[in-house]
Amino acid sequence: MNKAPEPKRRSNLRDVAKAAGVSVATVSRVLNEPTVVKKDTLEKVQAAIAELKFVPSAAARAINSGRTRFVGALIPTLDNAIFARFLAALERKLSDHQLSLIVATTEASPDIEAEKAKSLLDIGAEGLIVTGATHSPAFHDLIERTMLPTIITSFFDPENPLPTIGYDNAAAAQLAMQHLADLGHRDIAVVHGPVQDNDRTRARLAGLKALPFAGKLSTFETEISHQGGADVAKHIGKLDTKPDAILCLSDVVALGVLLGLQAQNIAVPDQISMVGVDDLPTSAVAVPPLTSVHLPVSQMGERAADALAHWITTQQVPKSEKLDTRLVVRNSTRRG
Amino acid sequence: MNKAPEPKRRSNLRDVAKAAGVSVATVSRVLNEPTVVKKDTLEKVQAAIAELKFVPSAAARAINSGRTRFVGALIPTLDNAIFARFLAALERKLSDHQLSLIVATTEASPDIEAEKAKSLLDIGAEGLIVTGATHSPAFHDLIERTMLPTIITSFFDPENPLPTIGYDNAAAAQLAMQHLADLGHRDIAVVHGPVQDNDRTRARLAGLKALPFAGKLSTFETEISHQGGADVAKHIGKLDTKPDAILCLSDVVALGVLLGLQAQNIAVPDQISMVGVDDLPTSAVAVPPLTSVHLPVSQMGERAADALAHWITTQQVPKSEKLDTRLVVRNSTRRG
DNA sequence: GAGGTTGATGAAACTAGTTACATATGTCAA
DNA sequence: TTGACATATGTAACTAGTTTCATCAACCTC
Repeated sequence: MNKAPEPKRRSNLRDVAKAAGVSVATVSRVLNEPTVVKKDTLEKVQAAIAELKFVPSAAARAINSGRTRFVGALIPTLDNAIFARFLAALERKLSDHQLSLIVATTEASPDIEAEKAKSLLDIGAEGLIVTGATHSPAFHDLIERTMLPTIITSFFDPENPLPTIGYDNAAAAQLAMQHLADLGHRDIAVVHGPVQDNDRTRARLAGLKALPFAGKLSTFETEISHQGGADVAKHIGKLDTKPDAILCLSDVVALGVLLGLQAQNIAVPDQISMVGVDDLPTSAVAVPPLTSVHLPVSQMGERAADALAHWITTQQVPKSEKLDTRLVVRNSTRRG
Repeated sequence: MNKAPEPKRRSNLRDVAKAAGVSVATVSRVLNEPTVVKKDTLEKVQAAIAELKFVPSAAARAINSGRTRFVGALIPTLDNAIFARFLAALERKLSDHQLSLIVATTEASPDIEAEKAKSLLDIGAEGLIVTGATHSPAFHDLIERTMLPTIITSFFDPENPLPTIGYDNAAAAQLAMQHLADLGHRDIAVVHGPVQDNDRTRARLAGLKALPFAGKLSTFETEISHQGGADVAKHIGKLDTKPDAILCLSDVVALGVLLGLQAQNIAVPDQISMVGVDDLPTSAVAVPPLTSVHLPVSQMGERAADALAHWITTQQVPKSEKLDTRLVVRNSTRRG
């Protein structure tokens, strides 16, 4: 009637086996293929498991199967709804493949990215989802050494040694630009996030510059946040000759610009037309509703999840996938 | 000169030991306490490690140390910036404790939460951060059986068997309400997210009802999104007698309401005063800038990370912590 | 030169599971 | 009654690391 002298240690398979009067193999069978165990043995073992509050060790499982059942996603920030939407879809689809997702934010720094990738690997990630194709040498080295299944998203490039699942950023930006040009706008301001270490933004800007356009094109770099957009709007509002259209390479920035213009009583689209890129749900609610280029981030999350899961289970490198973007015209633009 | 016949298998400690002509113990030492190894042995082993592209198995490590070095966070959604901000702080601070974070979203469903908690445990999470104090029986059962360190956030309740690190939701809502009452508003509409399975919202509503208030109080439940807020605004705009103030229990909803009112040319604060709860950065950029009750979510993330890390390492259950909220007055309210 | 201490390394046990193989029953047909 | 086979279970090897303890050489001291 004296209680157990060791109140701390977690019980293991051997403890359960002893308590149930069976071998460890039988306990393992109860856990993994209960159908092959005789009914009363099964019950005996299950009773012992309950009694000892036995919870199998994930690590010991993993060491045998070689599988940890989780992958990592490296994204610049959680503070932009576009990534939240991507992650939601990614996580949902991964769980169909019995994979969990570790989210690590890189603050858009390649060094932090490499560091976090390392620590994801250290704790046993079976694969990685990363944003964009530009990474630090340390990162590439790590991926190459470990041959870790790694998929690049938000960026399509069939030439990349790693599979890319994303859209054509240059084309997406061009879609927005062409719309403004078609409406007759000839003085366009482009507002974008940091170019440093961001190949998506760079690709979008390059796309714009590659487009034949007979007019004035000015660019403004700012932080990707509503505040960042509002700051640029304030600056633009003070300009002697204001642009007749503003193209924002991110909807978050566009919303900020919109609010910033509104605070100065500059009417959109009457005085200035506006287009964004991302097509966040909020853009449809903005006043006026924001015309934007839709990026299929939910679909991207799903395709990336499937591709990564497939890669992990079959060891076959998946193909790159190009997802379509399209312009969603609302009421923030008008003929200029 | 013939290349290795087995191109697949990952090399392990024994392979490295053999290649370097040392024992496995020495290789292990090179990995964990390189200072005790003689210099040329060290170099020999490191060369072998590089040669074989050896990456230690996380699972094998974990099985010995009993540590997986990651914890899980269960949050309702990534689609609300308030959680993104919390997670950013949580992740940052956890990494100071050498802990990684797995984010799992529950879609505000206790069943999904219990399921995800189970799978986090299955893959070896050392601790859990959850949102709110209300959970499914399956969840409580799991936590109790495994004695997994689990911290409740966004909710302060010193009586809870699990430690809570959060704020007083009732008081936060009262802060907003009192502000409106002090300004002389007597017809207040309260807009809030789903009450079902959300004890934070329920606590806030209960706080409002507990406040002595001589006036009319109506409530509107909607989805927590800009769209959800805009929907309610449209409804309110059609009312014959409109409220003279709107209190939103979440800033995301408040922003949506603000946009929705603006779309109907209802002026804030001239026709209707508005207050929110959360104090998101965007609220300061809104037009007009939104008065809101600040919730210290970044601080909450940090305190939760510290508490959980401490719990895991010392096995001592941390104390609950109450964090302060405060009203941030901007320009969306005026004397009614 | 014997004894003590330190430094470097190895052998083997240990972590907690899974699994290949062996063994012991039981059932059934020839 | 015996061989064939299925069913249920146990033994022991295996996964990939860490860690304890033992060994051995080198150096210092008396």
